[in-house]
Amino acid sequence: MRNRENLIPVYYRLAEDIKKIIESGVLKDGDLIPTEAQLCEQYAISRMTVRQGLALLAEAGLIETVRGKGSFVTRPRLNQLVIDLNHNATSKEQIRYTLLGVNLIRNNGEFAEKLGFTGEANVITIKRLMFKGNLPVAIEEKFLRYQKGKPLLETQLEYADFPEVVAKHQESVPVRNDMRIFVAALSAEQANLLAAEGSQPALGIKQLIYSEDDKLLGVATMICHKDRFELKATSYPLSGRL
Amino acid sequence: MRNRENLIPVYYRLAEDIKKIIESGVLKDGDLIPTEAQLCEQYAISRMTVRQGLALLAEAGLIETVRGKGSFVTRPRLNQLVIDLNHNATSKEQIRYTLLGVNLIRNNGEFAEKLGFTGEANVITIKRLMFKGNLPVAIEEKFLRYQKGKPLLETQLEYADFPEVVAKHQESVPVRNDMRIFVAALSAEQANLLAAEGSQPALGIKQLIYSEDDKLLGVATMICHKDRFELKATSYPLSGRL
DNA sequence: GAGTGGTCTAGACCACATA
DNA sequence: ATGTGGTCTAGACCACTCC
Repeated sequence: MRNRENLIPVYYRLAEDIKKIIESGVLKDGDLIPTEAQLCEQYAISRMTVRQGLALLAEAGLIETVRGKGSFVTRPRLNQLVIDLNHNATSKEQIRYTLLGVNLIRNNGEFAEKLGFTGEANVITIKRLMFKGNLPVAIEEKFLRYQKGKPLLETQLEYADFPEVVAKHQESVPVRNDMRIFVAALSAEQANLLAAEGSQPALGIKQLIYSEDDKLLGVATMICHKDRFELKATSYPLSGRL
Repeated sequence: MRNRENLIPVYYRLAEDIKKIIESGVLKDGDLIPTEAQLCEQYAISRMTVRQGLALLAEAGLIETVRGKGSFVTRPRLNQLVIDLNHNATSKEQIRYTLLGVNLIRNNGEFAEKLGFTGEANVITIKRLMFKGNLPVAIEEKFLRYQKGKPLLETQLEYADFPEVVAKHQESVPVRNDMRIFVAALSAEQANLLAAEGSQPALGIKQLIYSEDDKLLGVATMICHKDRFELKATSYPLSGRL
């Protein structure tokens, strides 16, 4: 049953066929698609191959399969949106950074505690300014536990994204990133750095990086010029493979 | 080879085992995990079962498989964060809405054009106020093409999320939701509705809903009180099944 | 040529839902 | 009791990578 003239796998064709039927509106939210046995017959393929196709559709959020009942059409989860920080940072215009400072805050339990680092007194801070072209657009501040014998390389400071920096400097493996997005006021110093009026607000982004055992590994904050930066999110990436 | 005493499938156990090895740091970013043949032997299971387990890990972003080479450990994509609008709206405190108005803007091409609705002159607008407890937190405005014979039910206006409202009122199936997040200024009217000072900024969220053929189906904007609303996103949901 | 993952088969038994 | 999806087998051939 393997395709010859066309190189795409059978299970992929099946998934695309059903996807088109759903997106054309013939099958609506809640409808049952043909059973696996029926699809085996229709396409003259074995059941595992059918299931591979349905798995694609389920992953894309187009169907939901229920044991003993069948596979139901579901509206794609458009209320789940993905923010891709890499893409947000590298769109269109040239991005560059200037390093404002790297510090090791030693034996300051209060400082560490305030950030959320429990049982740790030594914290590395990294501060840099992000530019689009020649305009300053955001102030980044990063905080991570100081780990002896794991030096931070300058290239990591300049270019790497934050989870990568954390991964490189920690023994623990970062597995979760929680983000808050909010409106922030600019301090005089921040306004100066961003070449903005002191009275204007900014977009604030705070990231918390955790390990599997929920230990806080790193904190990152971005204060973004309100007219030069905006976050984009989209529902699309999830079904990108179909 | 099916498990007896414990009910969880073999492929799932395999995936969990490898996940633990990765998260413990024994296998690092870029390392090869055992080949499928080796895993077949180790677990004394068939290859399709091994592949089902590896598929779980790949979906969670913990490994990447390359044909002819093997499966490599990858750091989880912590730079891809998911905003769950349903969850953001239904966390902790009681959320309720008051409907401020529903209008049908007829034969106003300029109005439709400005929103991005091409070739359409009739637009439905829905405006409502969101409360947490007794505090107004956000003003929602929604715009969608008017479709004859597809009435909007009041229950839909009050409770449903926007993509659902669009799906119910349109022939076309909504398949993509693009979102922008930004800092907005409050108009006098908006400040009044939110019981806020007129000079203060707000968090703005704009959603654009598209069909498969990239036709704009709906637009939603939220203007959120800066101290009473914040967006949360997390990297975790993707690997939630493991 | 040897080793790897990608696709596919033709069965089997099981758990669950429905009537 | 029947029909559904969930798990699993023991093979097979293919495409690709690397030596």
